[in-house]
Amino acid sequence: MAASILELNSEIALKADVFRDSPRDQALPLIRTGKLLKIDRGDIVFLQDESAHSLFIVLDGWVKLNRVSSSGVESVVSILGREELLGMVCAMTGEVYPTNAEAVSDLRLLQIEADAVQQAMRDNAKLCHSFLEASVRRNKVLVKQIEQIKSHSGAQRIAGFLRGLCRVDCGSCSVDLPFDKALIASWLGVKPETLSRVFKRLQPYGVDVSKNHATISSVERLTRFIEGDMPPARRDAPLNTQG
Amino acid sequence: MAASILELNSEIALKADVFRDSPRDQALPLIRTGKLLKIDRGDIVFLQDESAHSLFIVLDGWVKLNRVSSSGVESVVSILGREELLGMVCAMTGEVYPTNAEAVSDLRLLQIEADAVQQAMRDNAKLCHSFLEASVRRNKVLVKQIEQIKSHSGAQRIAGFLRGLCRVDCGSCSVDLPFDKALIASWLGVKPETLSRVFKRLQPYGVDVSKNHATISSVERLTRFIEGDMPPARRDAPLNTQG
DNA sequence: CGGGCCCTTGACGTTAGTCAAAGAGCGTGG
DNA sequence: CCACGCTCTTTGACTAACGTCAAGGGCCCG
Repeated sequence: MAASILELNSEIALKADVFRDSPRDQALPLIRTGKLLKIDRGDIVFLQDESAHSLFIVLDGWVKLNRVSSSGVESVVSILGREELLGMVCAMTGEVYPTNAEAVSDLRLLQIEADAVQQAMRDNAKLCHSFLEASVRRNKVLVKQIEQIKSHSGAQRIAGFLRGLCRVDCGSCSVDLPFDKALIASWLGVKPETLSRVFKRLQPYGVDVSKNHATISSVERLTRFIEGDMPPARRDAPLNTQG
Repeated sequence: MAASILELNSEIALKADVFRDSPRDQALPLIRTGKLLKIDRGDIVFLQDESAHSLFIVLDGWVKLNRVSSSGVESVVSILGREELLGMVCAMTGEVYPTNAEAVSDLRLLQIEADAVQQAMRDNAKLCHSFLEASVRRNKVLVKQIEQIKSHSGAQRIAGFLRGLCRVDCGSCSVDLPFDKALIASWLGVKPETLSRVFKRLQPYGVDVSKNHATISSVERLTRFIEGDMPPARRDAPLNTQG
């Protein structure tokens, strides 16, 4: 049963968040209006404040959403992978994109015109409701992220990121970092140097990161660290005692 | 033309964000199903993770939305005033509230049952679309807030808050702080002590805060500060030289 | 006048950013 | 196969930003 490329892509797209509660026969026609895009690492998908002409579904690869403040500082708002949506909600209502989107790996996207999205929503109240739900979910993610930044230290956020990669709640676990460390740092709102130092500080908690691979010997211990049981970083007792 | 209390409240509610693009005759019946609530300062409107039974519109006063992390640290996600909505999107889709809501002043709220909201949305595609748009707008506010926290220093955020209070883009301006300083600090993600010190550091930029009143002698100068033209805080040259 | 509350101030510690330099991996071309 | 340059990452020393703790100060209200 060799499905066509188009069908394969449609299947991936169907799994996306927005369509989670939409009947398949309503979502699929919309998805089929989409065009396949291949984008190279480093290329821009869209720019902040550009009018939202399309919605994109990530078929493969990673995209970062970032904003550049007036003083030129970049901050990464989120990083999206397979089955996730870009410009989701903006395209629905014909607004401008609130962020830039840049490919951080080679990328395959499904591009769906905003007009088609809006048309589908008008024709179909259920779809509109699904979009609303997706938007609400995204909202929650953002609220949580704000809480994260405000009430956790950099080290805690980094540990939280690692825990999020684990597919288990307890015991040990071994995972690949999904993208390079500079990007992880930027996402978590710290500098690469800090990320590197924190990884080292997590060693006594059973965390070992080398290259793009992390081993967590006890997810519970990591969780305890995140929840604030965190002895201050001691400079007077360096890890490397032979100096 | 002495309108009834109910009518007055409905008029306030109609100005709320969600109804901005809804025809009056669609929004008003929904609003009229609402009940008036009076809440004292310090009381809780709803709790984080509580199932979202109602949507609230602020008629008067201030509510803070906060989250408490597992380690007990509070972070204020936003502060809402007149004509703003609480639990907006959650109630639309029957989820749980992502935050606590606490009255930070005496408060008058209009409470609309989630069932009524959902019923209205089913009956009325246009209303559903309005909610979607409101949710998208809120999304953008959150994204901006994340950018703010990640790429601006505490001092810059505080200055930004002050500028936001000004009703003008240039020239001088005099405003009242809308709530007490501890709450402002918490909203901006800094400690009250830091807020206090930053206010002092802003004096050379023409900002003067005393009690709950602020005078900005030049909004442009303040803007320049926000955008990063910020000499480092000098400890060796205290403002108060007579010590 | 005394107590409580909110805010300010000072001294000090911790956290994270900056700058500079050195490693580590990796593809290319000789 | 190795040297080269490239990029990503790590490390160290230093600094700035912010939090913590503790002690006042002003203000309101009984």
